Amino acid sequence: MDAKRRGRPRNAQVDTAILEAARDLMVAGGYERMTIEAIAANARVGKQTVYRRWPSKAAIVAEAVLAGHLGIRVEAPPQTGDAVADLRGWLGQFFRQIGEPAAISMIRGLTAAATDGGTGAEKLYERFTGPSREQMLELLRTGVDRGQFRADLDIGAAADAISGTLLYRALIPPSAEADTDADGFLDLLLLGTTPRAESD
Amino acid sequence: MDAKRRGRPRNAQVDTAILEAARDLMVAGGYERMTIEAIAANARVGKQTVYRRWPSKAAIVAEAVLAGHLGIRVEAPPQTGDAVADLRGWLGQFFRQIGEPAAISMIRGLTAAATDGGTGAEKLYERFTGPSREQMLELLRTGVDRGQFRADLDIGAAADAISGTLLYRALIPPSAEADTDADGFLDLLLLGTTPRAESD
Amino acid sequence: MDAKRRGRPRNAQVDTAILEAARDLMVAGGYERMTIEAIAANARVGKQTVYRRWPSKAAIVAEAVLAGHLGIRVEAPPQTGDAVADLRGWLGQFFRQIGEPAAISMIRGLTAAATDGGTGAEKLYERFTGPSREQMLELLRTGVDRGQFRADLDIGAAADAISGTLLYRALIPPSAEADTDADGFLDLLLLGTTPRAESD
Amino acid sequence: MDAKRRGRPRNAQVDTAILEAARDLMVAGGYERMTIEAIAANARVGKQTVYRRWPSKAAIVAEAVLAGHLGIRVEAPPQTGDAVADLRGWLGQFFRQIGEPAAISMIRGLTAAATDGGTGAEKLYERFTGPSREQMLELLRTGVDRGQFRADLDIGAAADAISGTLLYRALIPPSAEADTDADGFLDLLLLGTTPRAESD
DNA sequence: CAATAAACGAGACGGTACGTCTCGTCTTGAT
DNA sequence: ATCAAGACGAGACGTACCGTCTCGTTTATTG
Repeated sequence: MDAKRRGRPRNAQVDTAILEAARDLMVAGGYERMTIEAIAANARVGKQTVYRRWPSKAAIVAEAVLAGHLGIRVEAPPQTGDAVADLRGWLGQFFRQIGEPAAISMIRGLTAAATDGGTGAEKLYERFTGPSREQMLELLRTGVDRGQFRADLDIGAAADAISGTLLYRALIPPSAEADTDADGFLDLLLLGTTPRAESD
Repeated sequence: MDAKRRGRPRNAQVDTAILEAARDLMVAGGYERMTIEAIAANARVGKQTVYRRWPSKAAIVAEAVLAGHLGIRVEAPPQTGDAVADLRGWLGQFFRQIGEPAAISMIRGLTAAATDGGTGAEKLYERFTGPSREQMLELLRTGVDRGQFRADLDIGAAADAISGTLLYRALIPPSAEADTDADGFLDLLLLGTTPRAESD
Repeated sequence: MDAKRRGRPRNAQVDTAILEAARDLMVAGGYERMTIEAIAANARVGKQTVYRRWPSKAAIVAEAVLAGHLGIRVEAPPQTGDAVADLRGWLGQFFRQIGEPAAISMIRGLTAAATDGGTGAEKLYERFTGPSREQMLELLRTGVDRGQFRADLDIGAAADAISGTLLYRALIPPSAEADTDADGFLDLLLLGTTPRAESD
Repeated sequence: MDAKRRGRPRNAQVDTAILEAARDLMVAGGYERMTIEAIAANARVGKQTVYRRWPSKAAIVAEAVLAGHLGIRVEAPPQTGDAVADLRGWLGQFFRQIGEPAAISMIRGLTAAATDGGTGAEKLYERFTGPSREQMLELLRTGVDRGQFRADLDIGAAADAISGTLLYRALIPPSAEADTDADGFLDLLLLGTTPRAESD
């Protein structure tokens, strides 16, 4: 079966060097300004060595994020049993990261990579957004099961709203007066916009 | 004072030709693959003529959107007095447009333009996202005033959640099983995730 | 007719700069070591500007030779009426040039260009070797007409022998003990190898 | 002394495979277009295996010629005692070979190898051109000794003229109307260009 | 027989150069 | 002053080879 790989084996340190070079350039100048030429040079690696591993800039960025080289850390939600508390903790984690420039560059880069045409978007969704979404759905499902969330809650819609809001907050320029914090969004998410009988 | 402009006057048809060429290329290949060189060639226009009008690809895209050449139409919310109905109508309008490929290309292009570094992001926010947000805030404020929405509603957070969710829905690839529709999102937005006393 | 060329006209100084850069690099390192990248850099010119003018290294070398930038000067034979004297003068001129390093590099470069495959060889022959051969044939024809050369002389064969010998002398490495000088070759050419009745 | 070489011995079939691959590529695309990478691939051999045997493309070509894999066969001149007949036979042999495409490729390749800079030229001259020249000189010397050639003949010049003319005939493109045949050149060589007393 | 050692096919590696594409600017003649 | 055209310096693109360096395997000789 799986015939033994022939030829000189790849050097794993080279992968790391490339991803770290990509991270540095991404943080320094953003996705657009980052070139594969510069990545190779900074990693002290031949260009071919980069192309041998990843087919495009978008793929490198995706890998850099998933390998944790690029700032953001998506921890699985705590799963304490209290879905509301777990959600609060998770959202707080995200909002805190969104405040850091490195994480911002990363998210913008990912978004640029996802929107730069080609089939990159699907790959990125599968590897990055998809899993996050699954974790969110799981958390929401738990909440519904335990009665903390409405039984007729559209958990897909809720997951989209969470992902979308976080993305939006990361993308808008800092100059824009968008003062949403984790608590404001959590409050909206939990209670909705309409008045409640007992909340008056 | 304002001395009559001398020399050959600009040809307004040229503006149109450029924006239409940009639209075609955007729809055909996306923001990344669209080049200023190709825009000029397709519009049968010199490159200088493009640069004389807009400083960057991002600016052309923004103009194309605002001039209505690129699919999406952001009508002001109806303002019937019933904020919930207005919101439903507005969201429905957006979700319907998100189903059309041309509108998708446009939103992706705008997002790419906003994330491609430089100072383009602020400009785009000011010209495109900002005004939309203002309309949303106005609608929400009306709802609060009329008692349809909670008095302590964080309308900034709500506006962000709406913008973000719509953006997210436009960006994720069609292959992803994202089944949110306008009603699902509206339901979440109005009622929140937690159970209500009277809804039991 | 020949409609006026539109757009910015080509800058003739750029042609010169490129050819001079090519000459310098050719003399410095030979045809193989000369790269188009280096030519462009030394001429302080974009690569595209080079490619806009010539399709290949071989073409640049050919042009450099013909434009007189590359050492060798092929003067038309004197045509004094005395074909033997003219031939002696012409051969002497060549043998003298072959002694100079710059001319050697040039001839080797031309030969490399001619042998590097593609259609370059025909072009080079047409523009460089062919005209020289015509001049030689003319000189020989004159000699035959005036009775200085045999009436049944195969002037094509003689022209080939002259060109070939000169080429060979230029190509063989200096270390090789090839001591032919202009007089030795001229003597052979005029008298042949076999003894003559009156020459004893 | 010369201790028996340890380790796995070299496989002589590999040498052959490499030289044959080189020949095929040379004939197919010429010296410039032939790459060591392709030679190794066509010979189904690792690149290192090629480099273990020859230091450069020029060396491979030289070996291919000398090993007889590349078309041309330089037989020693017949030495019948009649120098003129021997010379005629030898030239005829060369001119016949020059008509064959494989021999042409070979000569062009050798010339390219000799002119491609480096120290390859001397090596090639020593191994290929030098010996041929020696054979020619021997033949000419015999002719002088037997009185068939002039006593004051510059045999070095004659050898150069012969080599040069043959080389030139091989290098010029087939399109060029070079109609020299062995007889025309032999006639020129033997009799020279000037009229003879008894030939009038 | 086991150890040693070179050769072998394969292919990764850091580089250089290729020829093409796009950028944003500049320069022409013609409106 | 604007227009279409297109040259210009710059530099990134993705590919092809260079010559070197590992790998695991094979095939001899040596101990």
